[in-house]
Amino acid sequence: MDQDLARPREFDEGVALEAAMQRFWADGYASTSVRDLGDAMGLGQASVYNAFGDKRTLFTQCLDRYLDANMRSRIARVESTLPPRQAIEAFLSEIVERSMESRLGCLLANAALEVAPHDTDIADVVAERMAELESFFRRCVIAGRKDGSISPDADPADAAQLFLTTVMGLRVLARGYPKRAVLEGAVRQALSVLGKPRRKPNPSTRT
Amino acid sequence: MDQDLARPREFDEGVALEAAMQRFWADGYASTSVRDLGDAMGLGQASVYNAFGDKRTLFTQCLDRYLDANMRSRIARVESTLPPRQAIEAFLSEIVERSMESRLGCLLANAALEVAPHDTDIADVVAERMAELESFFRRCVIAGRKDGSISPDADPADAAQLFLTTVMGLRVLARGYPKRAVLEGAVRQALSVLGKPRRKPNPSTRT
DNA sequence: GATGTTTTATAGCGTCCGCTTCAATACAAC
DNA sequence: GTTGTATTGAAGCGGACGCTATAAAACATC
Repeated sequence: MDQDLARPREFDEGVALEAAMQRFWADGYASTSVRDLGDAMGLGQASVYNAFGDKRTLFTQCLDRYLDANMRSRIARVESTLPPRQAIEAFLSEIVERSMESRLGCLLANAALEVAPHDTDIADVVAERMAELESFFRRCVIAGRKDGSISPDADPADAAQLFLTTVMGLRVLARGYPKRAVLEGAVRQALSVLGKPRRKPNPSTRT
Repeated sequence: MDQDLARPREFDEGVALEAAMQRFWADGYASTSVRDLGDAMGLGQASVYNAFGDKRTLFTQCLDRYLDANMRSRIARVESTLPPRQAIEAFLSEIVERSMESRLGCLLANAALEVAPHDTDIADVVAERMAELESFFRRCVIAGRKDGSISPDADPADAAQLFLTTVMGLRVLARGYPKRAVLEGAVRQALSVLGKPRRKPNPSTRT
C-alpha cells in the first residue's frame, strides 16, 4: 500500500476516523455525505477515498472504532476492576450518564436499525457485538451468583438478555425520550432482577 | 381543498398511505426517495405532492398512521379485553411475535433514532407516544397491584419505564440480533419484576 | 354540451450524491 | 539533484435527489 517511498500523509488516520465516526454517529449513514465526512476530517474527497476506501468501507471502520472505544474497552474496564454485580451496575449507569450528556445514542443501535437490514456484512458485525455484550452480562451474572452478590434465583441467560435489551432500549430513549428519570427508573428496575445479595461481594474474587 | 367539482382521485388515500408507510418502515426516511414512494403507492410524483404535501409531511402522516394502527389500537385492545397483568404480558409477547415475523422493528423506534434528532416536530410526536406507552404500562401495574395479580413490591413508575425501555430494545434486536430465544428471555425476565400474584386476577374487574 | 376545478402524466428545474480523473506536490531513496 | 511513488486539491463524471411547471384528462355542475 504505502511503501515508504512517497509523499507522506498530512493527517493522522486515527483523528480523521474519529471525526468521521462522530458525523456518522450524529447524522446516520444515509444522511452523511462523503463531502460532509471530508469536511469533518479536514480532507478532500480524493484523500478520503485514497485512505479509507468507499463510503461503506469507511463506515465499517468507524463502527469498529466505535465498538472498540465505547463497548469493548468499557466491558474490559468494569469487568477487570469491579466485582460482577457492580460491573453490571456501573455499565448500565454509565450508559444513562452518557445518554443524558450527548443524546447521540449508540452507533451500534443506530447501525442496527438503519444499516444492518440492507447490508449483511454490517448485520453480521452488529449481531456479533450484541452477542458479545450479552455474554458479558451473562458472565457477570454467573460470577455474581457464585460470589453471593447476585441471587441464585436470577437466571443468567434471561438476565443477560434483559440487560442487553435494556441497553438498546436506553439508547433509543436517549434520542427519542431523553428524560433522566425514565432512564434511571428503567435501570433500577432492570437491576432488581438480580435480587438481594446473600452476602457482600468479596473483592478478592477478582483482581 | 377538494370541492366536489372536479376530477376525482383515482386512488384510495388510505391504501396509498399504507404503502408509503411500509416503504418508510422498511428503508428509513433518508433512504426512501419520493420516486420510490410514488412507485409503491402506484402514483406519479405530481400526485404524491398534490395529495400528501412534501416528503416530510408525508412521513408524519405515515408515522401517525403507524402509531394508530400498531400502538394505540393494540393498547386499547389488550387493555379493554384482558386483566392488567395479562395485558402487559400480551403486549410484550405480541411484540416478540411480530419481531420474529417481519424483522422490520418499529417505525417509532426507527423514527426516534433517524429522524427525531434533526426534526423537532417529529421529536415531539415521538416523545408523546413514548410517554403514552409508558403510562399504559403504569396504569396496568397500578391496576394489577390493586387486583392482586401484581406484587405490591413492584414500583409502577419504575416497572413502566423498564417495560417501555424493553419494548424499544426488542425493536432494536429485531433488526440487529433477531434471535427468538433472546427476545423471549428478555421478556420473561422483564415480566419477573411483577412478582408472584397474591391471588388470581379477577376477570370481572374489567369488562 | 359547455364550464370550472382538480388530478394526472410528462418533463424538467437546480442541487447534491458517490466516486473518479488528473495534474501538481511532497517526500524517501539513490 | 534526480527519480519514483503516494498524497493532495480541483474539476468533473453520470445519476439520483426533492420538488415544480405545464398541459392534457376526468369529472360535477349548470
